[in-house]
Amino acid sequence: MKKKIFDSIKNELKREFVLEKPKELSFGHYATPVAFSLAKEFRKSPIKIAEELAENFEKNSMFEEVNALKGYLNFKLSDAFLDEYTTWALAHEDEYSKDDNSESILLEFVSANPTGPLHIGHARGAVIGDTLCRLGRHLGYKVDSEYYVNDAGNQIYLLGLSIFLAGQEHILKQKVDWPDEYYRGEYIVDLAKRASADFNEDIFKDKKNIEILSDWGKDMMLQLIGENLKDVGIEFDNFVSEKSLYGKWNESFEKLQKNDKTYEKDGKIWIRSSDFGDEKDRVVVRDDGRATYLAGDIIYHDNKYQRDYDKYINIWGADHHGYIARVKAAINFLGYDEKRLEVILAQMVSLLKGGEPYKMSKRSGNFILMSDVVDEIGKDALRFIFLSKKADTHLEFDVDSLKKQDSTNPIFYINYAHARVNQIFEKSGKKLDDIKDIKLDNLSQSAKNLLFSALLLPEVVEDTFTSRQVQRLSDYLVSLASNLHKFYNENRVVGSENEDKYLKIFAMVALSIKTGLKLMGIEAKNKM
RNA sequence: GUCCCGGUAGCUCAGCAGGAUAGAGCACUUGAUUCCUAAUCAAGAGGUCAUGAGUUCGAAUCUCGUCCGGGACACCA
Repeated sequence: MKKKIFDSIKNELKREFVLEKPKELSFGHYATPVAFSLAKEFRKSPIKIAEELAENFEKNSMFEEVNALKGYLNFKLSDAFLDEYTTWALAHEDEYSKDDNSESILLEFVSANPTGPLHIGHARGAVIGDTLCRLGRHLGYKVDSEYYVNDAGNQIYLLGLSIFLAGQEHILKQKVDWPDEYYRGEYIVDLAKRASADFNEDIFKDKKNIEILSDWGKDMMLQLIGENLKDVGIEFDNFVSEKSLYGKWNESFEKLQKNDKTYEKDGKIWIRSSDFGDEKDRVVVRDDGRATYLAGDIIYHDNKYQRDYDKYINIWGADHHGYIARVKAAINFLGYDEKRLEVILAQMVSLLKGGEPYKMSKRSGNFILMSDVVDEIGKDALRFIFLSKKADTHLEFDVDSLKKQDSTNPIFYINYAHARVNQIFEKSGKKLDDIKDIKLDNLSQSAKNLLFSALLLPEVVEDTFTSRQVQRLSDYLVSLASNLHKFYNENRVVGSENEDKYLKIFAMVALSIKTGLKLMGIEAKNKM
């Protein structure tokens, strides 16, 4: 809708301008401050310029009114235009708010170590990533979602060791000297029990079996993580194993070497990341020949760029921010355009329960499981809370307050609006087909405002995705629901002379809510 | 010490490619059910937009400094 309007105005003004929302809807549906920027050029007051522009603006059927106010040029859309668009949308539910972008995007997110279940911090990146994926696809982008599995390195050994020791303690009933670093938490004991059943308890007798337990434990954890994700409606297109890429190290290394971006010192191989914005050079191969984590990421990004997407988006935890510079440096050194990689950092999540702060630490086993929170407040509320705040602010919320299934829970409020529309249709005994071709004319101001707010979904979706600001969609849905509730309270629908018109507007509101929620991974409810 | 994110109503947060009178939800006060679900709505109260300066027609928004909070600064992943 906005695009059409933009083009139409541009056609008339014949110059660049900014199209925005007026402060108040009563001014108009859209507005432009273009007169302010013209003031200098024409050496006239913006107020005068706006008046002249408004006067000379050639009307078409799209606009009911074009007026000037305090230097702004305001546009009011006509009933006929809104009606035409609504009729089309209701008849083409599947196409509504879609777009035809064609860029390909590789979206990597979660990528949590397969050494334990997902905790609440992972959930934020997971939900945001999944939603961007849904939004992108809706807008026509070719989005592939990917999970990078860190299945090599010390943490996998530690997982095996932890299971091994837990087996000695809980199955073999031996006294165990726990090292400084190991994975705590009940799930390790559960894994030991499971291992004792899958293999047998002898596996805990020989240290040589730690490696077997590492590999087995990693697979079990991946499976568990997959279930955790599925429980909040997330499925990945690809899982890429760090270990499986190690064979390609020589290939990536040769590229770096050819560009003279590595060197040897103290028996180690370093990458010249300080040449490209990093604080200092980094070790990629240790003196004992083992690759570092960064080496793994270099191979992985080489692999990503070989697959040739137009854009790469990584969603990382905020604790990875120092890592961006070195990965971008490596990408550049490999001969690729590092600007095609965009990193979104998801800030910390602090969880409260009854006002008491929780502290999370994966190592200690003292973290809050995502699945526990899902059990408490449900997947929809969890998704909504993460989607209602922008990614780069620290988020604090109290589990207890989200447990409530009442008006303090915004997802409830939105669903109620959707259910309300459904309810009214039932009461009226009419179906969508009965009213979708009704002509919307002579609408009251409030009816027109409601319809207009419902029709904003496409531009909100577009804006939400391109800005990667997921909270814009949820904010919009709350305000749309609010508009519906308000209208409902002020106007009788069933049995009124405007029944059919109002039903059509309500159907449009419901369609926008349903579509918006779906993009957030939430199913709209028809009954509360 | 360096880097990243933040500081807006009592609380949780929007707004920030400069623009019209700074918003929402929660909490608080008051009111609205003979009538489509009151799981809702309306009204009220609540602000030196951390702070100082700069940029200009115009700053919560951009620039610089200061203060406060959180995080990161591995040959761990």
